[in-house]
Amino acid sequence: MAATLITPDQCADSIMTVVPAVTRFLRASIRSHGKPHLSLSQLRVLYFLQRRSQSSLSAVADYLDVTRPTMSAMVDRLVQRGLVHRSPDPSERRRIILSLTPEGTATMERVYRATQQTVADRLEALSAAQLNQISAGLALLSTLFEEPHVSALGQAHGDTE
Amino acid sequence: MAATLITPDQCADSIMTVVPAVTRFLRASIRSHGKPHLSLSQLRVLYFLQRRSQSSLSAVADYLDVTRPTMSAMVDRLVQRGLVHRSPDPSERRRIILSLTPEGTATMERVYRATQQTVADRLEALSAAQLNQISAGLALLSTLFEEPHVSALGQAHGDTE
DNA sequence: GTTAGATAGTTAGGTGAGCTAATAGTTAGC
DNA sequence: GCTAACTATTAGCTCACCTAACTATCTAAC
Repeated sequence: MAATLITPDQCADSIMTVVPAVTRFLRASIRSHGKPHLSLSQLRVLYFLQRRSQSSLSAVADYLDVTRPTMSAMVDRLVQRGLVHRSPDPSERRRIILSLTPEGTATMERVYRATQQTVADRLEALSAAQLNQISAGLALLSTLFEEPHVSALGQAHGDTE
Repeated sequence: MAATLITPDQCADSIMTVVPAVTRFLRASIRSHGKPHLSLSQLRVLYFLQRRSQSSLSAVADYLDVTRPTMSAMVDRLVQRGLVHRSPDPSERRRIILSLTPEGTATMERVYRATQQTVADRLEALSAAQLNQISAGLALLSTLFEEPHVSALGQAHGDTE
């Protein structure tokens, strides 16, 4: 409708404005739903671990694009809360294997679904065409800005094809 | 075309995946361009102050959707770096007036433009139609997830020259 | 006018995400 | 066997967030 000609600069401008706003919304949603408060980053770690269980710390760090020390500290907190389990890898003894505890799985699913629902509630107001418009835009952004190896997360929402 | 039927849940899923990825990209871009390193949040504060100069601390906090103590600490850092100036409001003596210093304006514009350019570079690969698709999606997200008062930032991308 | 309530900003104290640099242990290459 | 590369951790830092509590100021009500 208002789709006049857009320059990359203007589009970049929009990205820089909208993305932080949505980030704040996501953070607030997660906070309001988690009884043991999860951060957005923690949720992403748990979400990743659910589908790539037995990952090494480095693998998770690479996927989420943070340094290993950062991930090490994050895992510390998650282990301390009983959501993640660290175990040694027998074949590679410098590596650790990360996996979700049952509680970690439950917490992750609960918070993820609740957050997803909060976001979906906002989207309810839209028409199917508008939903598709958002979805198409996000898909493009995904190809442009996601780290290549992160695409597994991006693909993961499409098992209903 | 590839726009099959999308459920709100799937769309929410995409949002939760893509938005953090783009956030990371923005953060990395800003970091790489600022000589005095600015954070994404700091850039947003400076960006806002440029077009709403003489704002009070609360006004900025409300716009960026953070608490006053958080904004107070952020302003502390920006003042310490000589980018922002705190002055008393003569008519309301409990209020402070925030404004960019010349250096603050210069730093903001440099970092903002460089970041915008980095983002725009990625967007160059797209067709006009794809650009419009992203733009349209972002516009919708903006109406859904931005705080009402923040819309001024969203409108603001067309005033250079 | 004084007193009660709201409002603006700060301070104190905490959690968590992020970084770099340096370290210990492990594996692999030569 | 020695070195080089890799995995994870520790230490030390900055910054973005939060809540609770405090000061100062303004407003309104009595």
